Amino acid sequence: MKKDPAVEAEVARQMEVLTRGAAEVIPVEDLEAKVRKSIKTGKQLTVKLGIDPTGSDLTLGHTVVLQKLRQFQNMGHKVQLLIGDFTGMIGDPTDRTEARKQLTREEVLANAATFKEQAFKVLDADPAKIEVMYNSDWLSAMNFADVLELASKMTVARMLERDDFKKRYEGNLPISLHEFMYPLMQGYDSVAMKCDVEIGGTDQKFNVLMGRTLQKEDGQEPQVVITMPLLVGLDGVKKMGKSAGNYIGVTEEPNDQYGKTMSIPDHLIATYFELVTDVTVEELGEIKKGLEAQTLHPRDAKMLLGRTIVTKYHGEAAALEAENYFKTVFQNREIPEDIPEYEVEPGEKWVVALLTELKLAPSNGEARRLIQQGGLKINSEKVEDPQFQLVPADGMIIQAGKRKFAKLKLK
RNA sequence: GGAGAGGUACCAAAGUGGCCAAAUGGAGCGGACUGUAAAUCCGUUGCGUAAGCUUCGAAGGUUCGAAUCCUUCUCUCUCCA
Repeated sequence: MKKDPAVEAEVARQMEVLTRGAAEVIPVEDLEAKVRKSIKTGKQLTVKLGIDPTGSDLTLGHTVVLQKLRQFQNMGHKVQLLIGDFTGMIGDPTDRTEARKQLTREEVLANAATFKEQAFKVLDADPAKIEVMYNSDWLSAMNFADVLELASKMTVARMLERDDFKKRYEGNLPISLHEFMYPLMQGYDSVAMKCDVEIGGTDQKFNVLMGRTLQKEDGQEPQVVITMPLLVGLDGVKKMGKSAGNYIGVTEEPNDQYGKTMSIPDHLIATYFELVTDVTVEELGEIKKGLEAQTLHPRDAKMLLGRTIVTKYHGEAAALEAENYFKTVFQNREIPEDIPEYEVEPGEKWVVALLTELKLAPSNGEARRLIQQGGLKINSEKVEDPQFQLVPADGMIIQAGKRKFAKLKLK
C-alpha cells in the first residue's frame, strides 16, 4: 500500500496532539489507523465520554479528560457525551458515604445541564462537534433475558480484577451484586453508540476496556481506549477529588483558583501544565527545561500556571486581579483592597459572637480558639482577649487567620 | 439456612463498668518559618462566654455510675451449606 505523504503528515500531527499526556492508548496502532482512515474518508471519529449526572461541581481533575476531548474536537472529530441517566437513576454505588439516593428523571436532567454548563468551558459547543446522548435510550429497553445474556459475557473473577472492587473486597467493604452490572452497562453503551474511541481516567480502564470486549462480541470494530492520568490534588499525594478536599473547582472564585494553584507542590507544576492547560507541546517543553535547569523559578512557573488556569475559566482580567490579590495578601502580608462587606447592628458586641455571625468561624468554640491562638486582628491589631467587647465602626476590618477578612458596615 | 467477628468523633483506629468529651494517626484550624495556601516545627480540634448539655449503629434494661454488662432490632464482614 502506497502512503500519501500529505496524509501521513496529518496523521503524525494529529497523533502528537491526541496522545499527548495520555496514560495509555490501547492500542496505539488502532488509533493511528482510525485517524488515517478518518483523514482519507473525511469522516469524523466519534469519541465517547461517559459521565454520571451527579450534579456536583467539576474540579480540574475532571477537566483532564475534557481537555483531551477538546483536542479531538480541534482535530475535527466529534465528541459523544454520554449522560448516564439510567445508571444515575439507580444511584451511584461506589460512593458509599452517601445514602443511595434515587434520582428522578428531572434531577438527572438538571444535573446533566449543570455538567454541560461547566464542561463547555472546556469543550467546543459547536453542534457539529458534539452530540449528547442518554443511555436510558437503550438500557431501559432491555429485559431480563437481555441482561442475562449480557451478564454471561463476564465472570466474577474478572470483575474482581477491577481495582476498586478488589480493594473493597479485600478491605471487607460491601459490594452489592448489581454493582457488577455497572461495567457491563458502561461497556454496552459503547456497543449501542458504535464508538471509535473512548476516553476515561486510568481508574476507568477496566470499564472502558469492557466496551472493547463487548463490541468485539457484537462484531464491531472495537473502540480505541485512551486513559488519562488522574490529576494529583493540591496535597501532592492523593488524586484530586471533592472528598479529599484537595481540589480546584472549575466554578470557583478566581482568588481561590489562583491561590490553590500556588499551593501545589513544585514537582506537579509541569504535570498541571500538561493536563489542565492548553499550552502547546513546545511551550510545555520550555517550561520543563526551565524548571530543570533552574532558570525558571518554581514560584514564577506557578504564577504563570495560576494565571493560565484562572484565565481559562474567568478571563484574563480576573486572572490579573487574582494575581494581585495573591501578591498583596500572601507575599506582602497586606490587607487586600476588596474585602467583602458585612452589615452589622451598631452597639457593643462580644467578638466571639461577631466572628461566628460573620461566618469567619463555624462556632463560638472555634472562634474563641482562634482568638486565643492569636489569629484575630482588628484593624491590623491583634486581639487576644476572648472576652473583648467590640464597638463596631464603619470600615472596621476584621481578619481571622491569614486569609479571611471582613469589613464592617453599620446598618 | 448455620457458625463466628464487628459497627467508636470528619476519616482511620484504641478503649471493654467510674481516672472517657473518649488515646493515637490522618485531615482541619491557628501560630512560627518560607518564593508558596508546599515542607517542617509548635499549638489546637463536640456544643455552650458559664452552670451545664448532647456524643461511641438504634431502641430498651441492669447499675449510685455504661462507649464498656444484658435484651431486641439493624447494618457490614468472614467461614460453612
